[in-house]
Amino acid sequence: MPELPEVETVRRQLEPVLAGRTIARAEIADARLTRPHDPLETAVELTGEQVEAVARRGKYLLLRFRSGRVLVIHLRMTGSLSHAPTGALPTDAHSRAVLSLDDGVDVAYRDVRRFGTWLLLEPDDVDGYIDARVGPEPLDARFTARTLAAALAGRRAPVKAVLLDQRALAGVGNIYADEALWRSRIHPLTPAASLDAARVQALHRAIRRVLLTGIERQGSTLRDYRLPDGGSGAMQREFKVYGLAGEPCDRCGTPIDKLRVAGRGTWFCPSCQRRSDS
DNA sequence: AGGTGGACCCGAACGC
DNA sequence: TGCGTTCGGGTCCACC
Repeated sequence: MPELPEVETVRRQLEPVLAGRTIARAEIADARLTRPHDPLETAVELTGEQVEAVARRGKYLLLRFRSGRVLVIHLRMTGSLSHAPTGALPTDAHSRAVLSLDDGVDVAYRDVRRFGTWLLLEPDDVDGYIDARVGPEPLDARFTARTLAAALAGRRAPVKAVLLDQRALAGVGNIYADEALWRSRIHPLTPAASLDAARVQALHRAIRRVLLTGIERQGSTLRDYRLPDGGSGAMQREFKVYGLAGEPCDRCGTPIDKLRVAGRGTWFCPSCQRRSDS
């Protein structure tokens, strides 16, 4: 379930491993990963590219090459990356690709459910691709309560559905959406446009707070998800509502309730998070 | 045109 | 025990 904090944690761990390195060899074992492009062709194109930086936009991980080309990686739900000296990577039935670097390090991509994608873009295509899919970065200083208000304006959809809309704001997924709504005491089904300025303000603060805490904790690691260095994050210990149906609310003790919003499991406190529009 | 729900995957958890 | 069913989650796409 990598969302912004998880992807940012991956970025921070991979940057020192990849920056300045040249890809000596690329092996892509799963044709789904580069669909509709031929994985062999993508592997050939990657070979010889030198990494300039590892960046992130929303949940997209961007390997920027000196050539100006960019490998756009999306982990979707079960994608993960790891690194180890050549030959030291454990055999893994779910390994989908390996990049061998010129300093004897391998970077492996694993993905149990095979939803993740690798897309190699030419320099001129990068901004268009990203901007068509991803809105403002919530941790950017330019992301103000006013920016959020503009994203919510005119939207009749439940506020949670808008938070999950990557074009409204980038990087929030199911976990951080529920956590931010709990913090700001907003019911997930509240029509987005009906939130008054004070609630938008509270939601703005809550979004930034939960994302920053997530990054501090190196994201959440559920099940067997692992960070590139083999470690795990601790954000799951900070959850106030996500996955906690029946547990007492941290603020008021009322059992956390669960419903379905925008097709997603949605946890909230029925007492603290009242609908304000009805 | 904005909103909604299914498809894509596959392992885990659950039900009988 | 063993089998079948349900669930989840990000994004795209068809449909209302």
